[in-house]
Amino acid sequence: MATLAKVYDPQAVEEKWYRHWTEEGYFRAPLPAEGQPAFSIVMPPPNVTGSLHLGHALDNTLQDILTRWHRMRGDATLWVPGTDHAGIATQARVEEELAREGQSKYNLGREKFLERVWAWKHEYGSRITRQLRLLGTSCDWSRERFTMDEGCSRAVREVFVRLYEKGLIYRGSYIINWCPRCHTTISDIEVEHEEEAGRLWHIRYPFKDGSGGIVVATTRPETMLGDTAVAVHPDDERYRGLVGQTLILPLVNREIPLIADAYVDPAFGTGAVKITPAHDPNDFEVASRHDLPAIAVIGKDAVMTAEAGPYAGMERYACRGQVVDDLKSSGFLVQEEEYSHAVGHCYRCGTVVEPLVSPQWFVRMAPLAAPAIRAVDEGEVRFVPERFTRVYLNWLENIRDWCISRQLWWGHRIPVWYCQQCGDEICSRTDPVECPSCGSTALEQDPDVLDTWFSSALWPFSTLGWPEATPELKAYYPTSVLVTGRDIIFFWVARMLFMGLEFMGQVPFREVLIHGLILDAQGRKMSKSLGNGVDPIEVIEKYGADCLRLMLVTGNTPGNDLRFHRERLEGTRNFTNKIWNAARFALLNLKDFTPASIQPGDLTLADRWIRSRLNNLTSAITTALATYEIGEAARLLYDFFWGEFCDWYIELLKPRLYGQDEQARQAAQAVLVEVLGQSLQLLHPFMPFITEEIWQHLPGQRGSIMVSPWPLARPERDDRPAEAAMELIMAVTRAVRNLRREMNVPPGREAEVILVTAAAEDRETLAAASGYLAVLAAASPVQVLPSLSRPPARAAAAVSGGVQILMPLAGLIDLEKEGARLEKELQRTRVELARLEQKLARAGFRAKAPAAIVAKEEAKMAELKAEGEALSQRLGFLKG
RNA sequence: GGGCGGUUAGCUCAGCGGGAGAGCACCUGCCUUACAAGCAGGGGGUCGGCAGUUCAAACCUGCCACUGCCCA
Repeated sequence: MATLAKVYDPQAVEEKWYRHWTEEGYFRAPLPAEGQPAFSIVMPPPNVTGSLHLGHALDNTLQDILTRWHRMRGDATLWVPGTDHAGIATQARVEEELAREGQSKYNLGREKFLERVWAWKHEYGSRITRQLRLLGTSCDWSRERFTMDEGCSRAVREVFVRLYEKGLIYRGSYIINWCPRCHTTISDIEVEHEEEAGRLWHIRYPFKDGSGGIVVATTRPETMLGDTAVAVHPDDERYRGLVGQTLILPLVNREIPLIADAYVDPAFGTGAVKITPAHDPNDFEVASRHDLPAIAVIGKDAVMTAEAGPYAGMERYACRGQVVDDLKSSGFLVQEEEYSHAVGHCYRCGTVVEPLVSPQWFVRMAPLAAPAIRAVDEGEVRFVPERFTRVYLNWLENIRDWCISRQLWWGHRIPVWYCQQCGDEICSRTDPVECPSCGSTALEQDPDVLDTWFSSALWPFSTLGWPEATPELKAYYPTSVLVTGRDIIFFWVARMLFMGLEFMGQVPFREVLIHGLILDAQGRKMSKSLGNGVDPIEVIEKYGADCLRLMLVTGNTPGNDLRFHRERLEGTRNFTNKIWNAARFALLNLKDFTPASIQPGDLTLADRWIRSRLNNLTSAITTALATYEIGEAARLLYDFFWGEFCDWYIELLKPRLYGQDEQARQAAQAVLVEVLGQSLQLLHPFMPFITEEIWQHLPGQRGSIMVSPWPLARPERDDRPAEAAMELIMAVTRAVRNLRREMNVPPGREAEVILVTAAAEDRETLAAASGYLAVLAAASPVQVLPSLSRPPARAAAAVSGGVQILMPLAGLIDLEKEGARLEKELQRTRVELARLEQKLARAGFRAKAPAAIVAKEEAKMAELKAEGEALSQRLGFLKG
C-alpha cells in the first residue's frame, strides 16, 4: 500500500482513471437483463466545432452524477453522447476562414464548400468531446452520434417525408425573418428582441380628393414605400364613415384604401396604422385578411429594391433618412418624437432582422403541438422545477408554424425535387432519378437545408437507431430524464416532445431537469463579446475536474442561475484536499489491517454514532438524488465528511489506533475502512476521480468504485441513543473549549473539569466519555457529579445541554470578569426563556399545535430554566 | 403590456410553516505526528416593505418597491 502525497494532485490521477474506465468498458451500456430497470439520458449535443464552456460543464456534470448514480444502483444505464452540426454557426466560421484566404463559398461552389466544412468538422470535431472526457463524463462513447451522420440523416429524411405526406410540411410564400448578414431565414425564436431608443414619425396620408387625410405613426418610415393600405379599428368613432375611402401614399403617389381591422389598437397614436404587408408580420396577416397586395421594397441585402422607385439601391437606413427629409420638405411629416421600441436582432450575429416575404418550408404546428401540450398537461412529462411547465405550455399554446428552411449549404438538404419539365414537386426517401408524373430526368433539388433544430428534435430516437426498430430503442426509449438549460426549452425540449410523440407515439423523456445559466461574478451572461467567459479546461488543469464539478453543483438549486466566483473553487479544492488527507490518515493507520467483520461488542459509542450518521446520510443522499436536489446532496456530503467524520470521528479514533489494545485497534480500523469506503461511494457520482484513486488504495476493495453497488440505508443502523449521547458529549466539549479559550488556557495544557447534572443517564454517558473529553478538549481529570456541595470558588463556569461545567483555574480567574461573563450568559438564557414562555402561554398553542411540538418546547423550557438556575446559583456563589 | 424568478450575515448563496444556516471575508489563539488548502474559539442578520391567513410566518396569500430573465 503506497503512502499518499501530502497534497492531492488531480493531474496525476484523472487521466489514468478515465483511461482505465474506458478500457474496462464501464461506460458501455448493456441491454437490460430481464427485470432490470433501465436508465437512459441523451446528451444535449454541443456544437461539433465548438469548445466546452461552463454551461456545458454544468449540464454534463449533472448528467454524469445521475448516470453514475444509476449505474451504481445496478440499473442498465445508457448515456448517449454526441454533437450537433450547428448549421449557421459552423458555416459562418468556415466562411470567415475562406474570407481570410480571399475566397468565398460562391467561387468555391456548393460541393467544394461542403468538403471544406467537413474538413473543418474533422479537424475540430473531436475537441469538445475530448474536453468532455476531461470532465469525467461517463457516457457511452461507443454510441457517439453526430446530427449529420448516416443514421441521423436517415431519420431526418424519414421524418421529413412522413410529415410531408401527412400534409404537415408545406411550402409557401409567407413573411419570415431574414438576416441580411447571414443571408438566411431564421425562425421566430431565433430573433432576439431588444428595447432600443428610436423615433416615432407621424405622417399624414391625404385623401384622394385632396381633403385632410389620416395621420399614421411609424418607427420605420422607409417601409411606407411598400404600404398598400391604412387600417383603423372597426369600432373607432373617429374614423366612422371614412373606412373605404382612398388615400394617396405620399412620395410615391400610390392610391391605397383605408380599411378596418380589429388588429389595430385604437389607443396607440392616432389609432391609424400604415400597412406594409411585405415588411411586417402583423401587416402581412392583415393584408391576407383583406386581400391586399404585398410590395417588397427592401431586398435581401437590406437595400431598397426597384419597387422603391427613386430610392432604389439605397441602404435601408440611408433610405429612412432620405424618406424623412422628403416627407419634411413636402409637408407630410406631422411630428417626430423620441420613442423606445423593441427591435429584432439575429441571435447569431446581432444584425437587425428584416421581415421579408419569401417562399419557404414550414411545419404545420397546430396538429403537432396539441399532443405535446396534452402530454405535459397530463403529467406524462414532468418539469423540474415545476414552474417551467407554464413556460413550455404558454409557448406551445401560442405556437406559429415553424419555418424550417435555411438558405445555407451546411445541413440536411431538403429532400424535395422540382421537375424542370412539368413543374412537379417530388418529396422522396431516396433521391429520385426521374419525374413520376412526366418521366423527365430534369430534376432539381431544393437548394435549401433544414433548420439545425429539426435534426436535434429527433435526437432521443434517431440516436437509438430509429427508424429501425432496434433493441436499444425498445430498451431505452423513452429516456429517463433530459437535463438542459432553461434557455432552450423552446428550441429543443418542446420540439423533441412533439416529434417524439408523432413518430414514437411516446414522450421522449419522462422528466426534464432544467438548470440555470452560469453568469460571471457580476451576474452578467458570459459572452465572447464581453470577454468574460471562463474556460473550464483551464479550471480543470488548475484545480481538477472534481473541484469544478463540485463547485458547479453546490449551492445551486434547479432552474436558478449561478454566478461564477473563483474563490468558490478554492473552497471545493480545500474539500478535495480534506478528503485526500482523511484518506492519508486512514491509510497510515491501516498498514497492518486485515479485513474482518465488525463485532457489535467491539463498537464504541463513537462507532455507533458515525455509523448511524452515515446511515442517515445514505438515505438522505439517495432521496435527494431521486428528487434532483443535487446541490442539497452535495451539501450534505460536505457537511458529513468534514463536519462529522473528520472533525469528530477521526479525532476520537486516534487513541484507539495509536493505543496498545489490539482488539480495539482492529475494530477501529474496520469501522474506519467501512465509513470511509461508504463515504467515497456516496461521493463518487460527484467527484469520480479522487474517490476512485482513494478507493483503489483501500484494503479489501476489489474493482472500480464506479461499478461498486450503491450503499443502501439500513434501518437497524439507526442508533438514536448513540446520536443523543454524542450530541451531549459534543455540546459539553464545545462548552469546555469555549471556557478554555475565554480563560486563555494554553491549548496544550490539560484542565480539570467538573460536570454536574441531575440526570443519571447523562452522568453515565459523560462518565463513560471522559476519554473523549480528554482527546477533544484536553479535559483531565473529569469528574461527573449529581450535585456539588462545595463548589470551587476559583473556577470558570458554563452550562450546556443541561450540564453545568466547572473548570477550576486557581490562578487564572478574575472574579469580576467571570461574574460579568456569567451575567451575560444568564441574560441570554433569560431572553430565550421569555420567548418560550410567551409561546407556551399563547392562547391556542397547547390546544392546536401538534403534541410533539408542545412537548419539545416544554423540554426546551425546562432545560433553559435549569441552565438559568445553575447560572444564577453560580453567580450568587461568586458574589457571596 | 403579459409571464416567471430574485431580494436572508460585508460577499456568494442554501433553507421555504414550529430553535436564523453554510462557504468566503473578518477578529483571537494554535505549525496538536491526516490536512496551515489546516485546527479551535468568536463577532456579525427588524430573512426588501406593508397588510392578511395561522396557536405559530424568512417560509403560505395579497399589494408595493427594487432587480433580473422570458414572451409580445
